[in-house]
Amino acid sequence: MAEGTRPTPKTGRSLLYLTDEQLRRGIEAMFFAYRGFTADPDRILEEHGYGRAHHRTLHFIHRAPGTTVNNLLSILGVTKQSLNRVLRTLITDGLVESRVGTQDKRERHLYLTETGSELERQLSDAQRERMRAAYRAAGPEAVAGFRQVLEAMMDPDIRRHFNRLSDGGA
Amino acid sequence: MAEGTRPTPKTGRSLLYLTDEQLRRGIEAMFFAYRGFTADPDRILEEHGYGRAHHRTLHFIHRAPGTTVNNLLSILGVTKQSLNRVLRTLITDGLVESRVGTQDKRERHLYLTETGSELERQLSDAQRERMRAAYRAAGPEAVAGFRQVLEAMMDPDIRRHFNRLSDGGA
DNA sequence: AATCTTATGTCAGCGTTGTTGACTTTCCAA
DNA sequence: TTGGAAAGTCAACAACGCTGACATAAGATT
Repeated sequence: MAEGTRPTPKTGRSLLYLTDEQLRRGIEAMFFAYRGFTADPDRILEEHGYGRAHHRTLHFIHRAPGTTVNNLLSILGVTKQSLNRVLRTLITDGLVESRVGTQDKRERHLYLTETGSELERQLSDAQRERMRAAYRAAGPEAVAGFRQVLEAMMDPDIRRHFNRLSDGGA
Repeated sequence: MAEGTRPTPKTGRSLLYLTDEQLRRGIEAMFFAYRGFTADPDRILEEHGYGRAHHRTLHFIHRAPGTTVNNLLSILGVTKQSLNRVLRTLITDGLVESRVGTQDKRERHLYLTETGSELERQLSDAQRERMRAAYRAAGPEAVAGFRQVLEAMMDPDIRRHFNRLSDGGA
């Protein structure tokens, strides 16, 4: 893992796409693309005095209405204190509603209000538009490859989450 | 841009990959994959008391030794105050060397020291390993698509940066 | 020579968002 | 009834963005 520069691979089949140089390009592409990916929502969030954490929270509550705080925690991968701060402002501002669980009254089930749905839609419209343009420019086969590489890059636990979410929403 | 749910496209050719649902999956994939993408370097950085900003700085100085502060600023897209804070700690800790320009003495040219190169290598080895595994799992064609979509997702200015960097390092 | 501009560095202060630690309340379940 | 899980809160801190203000050096222009 630290043997320095890797020359042209010795394998028969072309493994050019696995050279350090190609990998470095992929890394930089990921870095720059993520900036574009978040740029549009960031602008909208700024107008409302919110940050990316608020966006993520709205997104996943929209995705799974009625989800519990604990569930949200494991998806977002942050501490409850961190999530709670964001969640509190969203509840105070009337974008998210927290309902005590009927079966387990310790749990809080989270829902977007009208206002919350409105902002979520604004944010996801902007982000989807960027994604749509990229998808259209690259074409369906590129998109399939894009998805495959991204999925392979996730941590296994997260990949399970991801696939569970994808199945649920299909 | 706010017309609600988008049903099956009416076009003859399959544009299934452009449905809101597919786009949402792409968005979530991007989010989760970026977490994986940064996870390994983050662990290493933590041991040294550094953060992602330090990683990015080391990366781009490694990429373009002798680069100026201003150039770095435009690549990283942060303010000089923000970069300066990071750069100062790296210089103080002996990972980066700052040399006054020979032609234009206002400029500072930045270089990695031995120690700086060592950490940079550690970080990029870890990140490349993750990227390599993902590339290998997905295959060359998927990788090509991955790169195409990422590039299309960047802001145009950034894309120019990216292509300039890629050309220089080829 | 005087002035404008550019490149850089620095200080102070602030905001978002992550962290740990400690503590409380509620309430299911053994 | 007691243990522990779920949720919430308070305090403190760190990383890393930001703005504004100011200083210095030096190239560029008038």
